[in-house]
Amino acid sequence: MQIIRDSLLLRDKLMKYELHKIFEQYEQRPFKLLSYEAGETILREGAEAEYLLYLVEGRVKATSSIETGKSLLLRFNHPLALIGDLELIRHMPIQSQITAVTECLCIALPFDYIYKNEMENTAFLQDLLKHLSYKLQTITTSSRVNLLASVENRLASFLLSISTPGNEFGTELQTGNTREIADLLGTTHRHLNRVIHDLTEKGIIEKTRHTIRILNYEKLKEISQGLRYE
Amino acid sequence: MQIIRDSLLLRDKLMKYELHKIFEQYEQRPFKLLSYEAGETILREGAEAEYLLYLVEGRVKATSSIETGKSLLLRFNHPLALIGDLELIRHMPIQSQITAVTECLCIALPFDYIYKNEMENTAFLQDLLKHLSYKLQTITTSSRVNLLASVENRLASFLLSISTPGNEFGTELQTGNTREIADLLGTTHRHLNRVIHDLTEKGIIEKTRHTIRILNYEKLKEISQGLRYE
DNA sequence: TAATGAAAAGGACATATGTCCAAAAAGGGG
DNA sequence: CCCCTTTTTGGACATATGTCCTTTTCATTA
Repeated sequence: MQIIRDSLLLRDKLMKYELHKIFEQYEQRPFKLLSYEAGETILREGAEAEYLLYLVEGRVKATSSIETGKSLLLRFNHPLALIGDLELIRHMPIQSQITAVTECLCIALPFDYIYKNEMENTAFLQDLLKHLSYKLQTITTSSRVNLLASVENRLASFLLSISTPGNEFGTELQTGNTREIADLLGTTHRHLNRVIHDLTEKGIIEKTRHTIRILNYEKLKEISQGLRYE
Repeated sequence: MQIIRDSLLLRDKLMKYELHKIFEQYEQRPFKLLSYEAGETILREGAEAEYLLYLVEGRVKATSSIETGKSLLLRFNHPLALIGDLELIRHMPIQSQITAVTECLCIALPFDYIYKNEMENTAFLQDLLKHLSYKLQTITTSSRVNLLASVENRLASFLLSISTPGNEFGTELQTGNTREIADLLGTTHRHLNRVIHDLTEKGIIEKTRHTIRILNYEKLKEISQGLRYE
């Protein structure tokens, strides 16, 4: 994590996402601009959160661990997303581990400061409500779908989620090792292997050691059945 | 649904759940006290919500339909729960069908009124935030567990959820028909039947035509693996 | 280049769950 | 009381997924 001291960039981002409407006289607030490299942990599950983060650039994934070594994928987040909102309101340790998938930029505001100065800011509270209710709605949908979705459905959705919109077709996706994917999807590497094999046979994807290439984007979309990790 | 014109009871409930701290001079607000019979639909999925409801007595279940005739159980709610909060914030049709499980009492406040008069009430907004974040947290947990829980786990949890705390032991649970339970749990009646058969063989439950009796509460708890529908 | 260890692939078999269907049981109305 | 419908129960078999291993592939380094 690196602190970016660039008040021009900060201002830009605040404007772009209309945060200046929520925080009047934003110059007076202790905002910090933080950057994270791809793969870096932004919030560690179980730790205490200290900042509310507005994700303004990049993509993060939220995971949650179940047993030693296993971490389940909850969702991907894109700008403008709020990180740490639940912890801010519920005063509890970090519930889901947040990891940068690509290089990320966040605007941070300390919890302390918020408790002291923003809890009467109705624009801020209303904005929080919007974010929380959006999350609630999407996770309700995905919880429902999760119950009925097969590993094939989930893998398809996962691949679509990590593909870059715009050049999905034939994109090489860096996938790390298959065990990790299996954990994220809540299955075993053995079974994931079977499913990957099937999709490869059907000509929908192509797998090399560390990458997966999507060959048939439409078909994959169909298989994902509307389940989205983002 | 019946409107209860009993300002004393209304006052009682407002005090009991400390809503008078959120709504100062509560006497001046257009609160309505509504009662619903067991089994009655409180919010119909897809319709427009008009009131924010505070559940102050009884128990409700939230379900969501997937295909014609199938409705999946999302959760049970107890007082003090908020109904319609997501719809209030997101301005959308009702997302999950709410049905009274037992006789229920709700305090209702019209959306119109809220939009005009309460969106600057920080106590109200903060309370909404607490409720929403609580829901978000619990559904995140259950979404995670859902992915990994077997039908046996879910049935156990379901039975515990509908048993009345206090006299769980040997309680007869009115269960309606098995197909409905199967739908709620997201499985088939054939498989549910198998699972019920197993649990009966193990002496954990006892089933007659319309009721299920819990014989071994502890064992059932163990099987439910911490998955809770409430 | 050969040795070695990690990750991937996959065989064999078990369990969980779904599909399709038929038989049995329970109610309900004539 | 009997016929008819609905619900329950469960057989037979298929598919999805998990478990346990062994083999294969790949990368790395001695």
